[in-house]
Amino acid sequence: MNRNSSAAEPPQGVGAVRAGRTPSGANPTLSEAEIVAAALRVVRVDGVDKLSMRRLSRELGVSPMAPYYYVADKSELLDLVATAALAGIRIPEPESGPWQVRLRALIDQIDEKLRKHPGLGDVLIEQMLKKQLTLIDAAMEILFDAGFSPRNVLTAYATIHTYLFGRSRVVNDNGPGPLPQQLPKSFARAMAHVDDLRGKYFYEFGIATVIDGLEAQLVRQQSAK
Amino acid sequence: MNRNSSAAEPPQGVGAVRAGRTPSGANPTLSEAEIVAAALRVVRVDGVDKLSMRRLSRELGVSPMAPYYYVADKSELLDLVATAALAGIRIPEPESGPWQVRLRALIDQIDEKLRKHPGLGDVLIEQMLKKQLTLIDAAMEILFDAGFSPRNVLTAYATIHTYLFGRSRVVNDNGPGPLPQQLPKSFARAMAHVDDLRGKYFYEFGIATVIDGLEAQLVRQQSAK
DNA sequence: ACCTGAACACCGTTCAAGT
DNA sequence: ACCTGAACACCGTTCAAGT
Repeated sequence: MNRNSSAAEPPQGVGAVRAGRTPSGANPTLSEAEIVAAALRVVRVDGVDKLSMRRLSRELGVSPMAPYYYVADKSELLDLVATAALAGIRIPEPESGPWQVRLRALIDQIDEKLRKHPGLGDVLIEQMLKKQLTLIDAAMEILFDAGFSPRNVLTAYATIHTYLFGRSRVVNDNGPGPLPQQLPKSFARAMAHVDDLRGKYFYEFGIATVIDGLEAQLVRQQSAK
Repeated sequence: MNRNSSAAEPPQGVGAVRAGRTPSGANPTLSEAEIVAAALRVVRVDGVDKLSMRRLSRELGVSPMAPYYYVADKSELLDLVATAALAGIRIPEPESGPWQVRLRALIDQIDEKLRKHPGLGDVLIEQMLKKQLTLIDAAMEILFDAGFSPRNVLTAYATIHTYLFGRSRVVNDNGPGPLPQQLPKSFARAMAHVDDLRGKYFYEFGIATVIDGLEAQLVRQQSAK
């Protein structure tokens, strides 16, 4: 129904160029980089849940199976997308401040990427201990510096991870919506501030809750020893 | 390939029973209750992501469109499933203790239901402010009692909600897995305790982090006024 | 080496039809 | 009133084939 995307037509008859790049801008062959770029485009515009192998192939102007030459399956594609989306995050230097500050600096950057890539949290929350090891390691190093025991470093990281990547799913697009019947009392009182959930206030509150909570666990750990 | 499920064959020729229930156990007609029960069976055994309208119809031994006579679409089915799965939660009495204790009592019950219904957190995390109003209201009332401002009641609830329903997705089934290359330093140190993530320790730590963190926000709120 | 095309086993859902 | 059957527009993926 829609027009085809503005990408070039399947570039097979442009000339007798055997391999490599064409003189013009048209792509003679795909590449992993192009595939990831196209996937990221879809994710940024329509969100991860709209990214399908078939949609990706349309975006690239190739047949549905073409991307499979470069990626084994969809889950590998999502791994590549996640890695690309999280690229450019700078790990705070150890001297840049106390652990709480360094942790926030790291979390803030991740959250920024998540905002730009709707639904990405969903991808990242599951794979957790399999991918993005460098990033996770950086967070864990901060927690070690804070004084957490190895066991609590893992658990504390999992707590952060759960909150950070789950956050994006809460109260996303769905507008106010026709709320049914008359609302329960406390619910109605609180709901006067729904708009706060979309903005920075909820973010600040939530992250502060987690970090302050972690501080409390650190104190408990030390007074238990 | 598989055998058909052990449910009765499509019960059309059992007798000339016009309507209502048959003398035997076979169902002459469907009902919302039966549909929800079948859906819950699928969820408990295989998880929410295996629950499809078609799988549900197979489970019931009817044609794929039959359930649509009782539920408008899949999202309505999921709402019914979520409500049924959360049934039986007892809201702690106001006199049963301080807010932290009452909140935990509520959260513990919800988490128990979530454990029995894999993937249900995913359903609940999105609908948040549209369904389960009574449960949400109960949580919010506790937060009001604690002394949170209306705005912070909503934000605090959202923080709990995010963590509680996101928790189930982290480190679920995927076994140890063939971890690649050699691991980064802090990561490797912490990973010696992976097994803790599946057990009660992670739950205790995480919930304590959130509640202690909320306490800290309450103090901040009061000292800011 | 790189891509296409047909096919399979799935989805959710609409719509007309059967009893 | 309650259910079926065919059909449509989607998925991910396998497998054989084309250049």
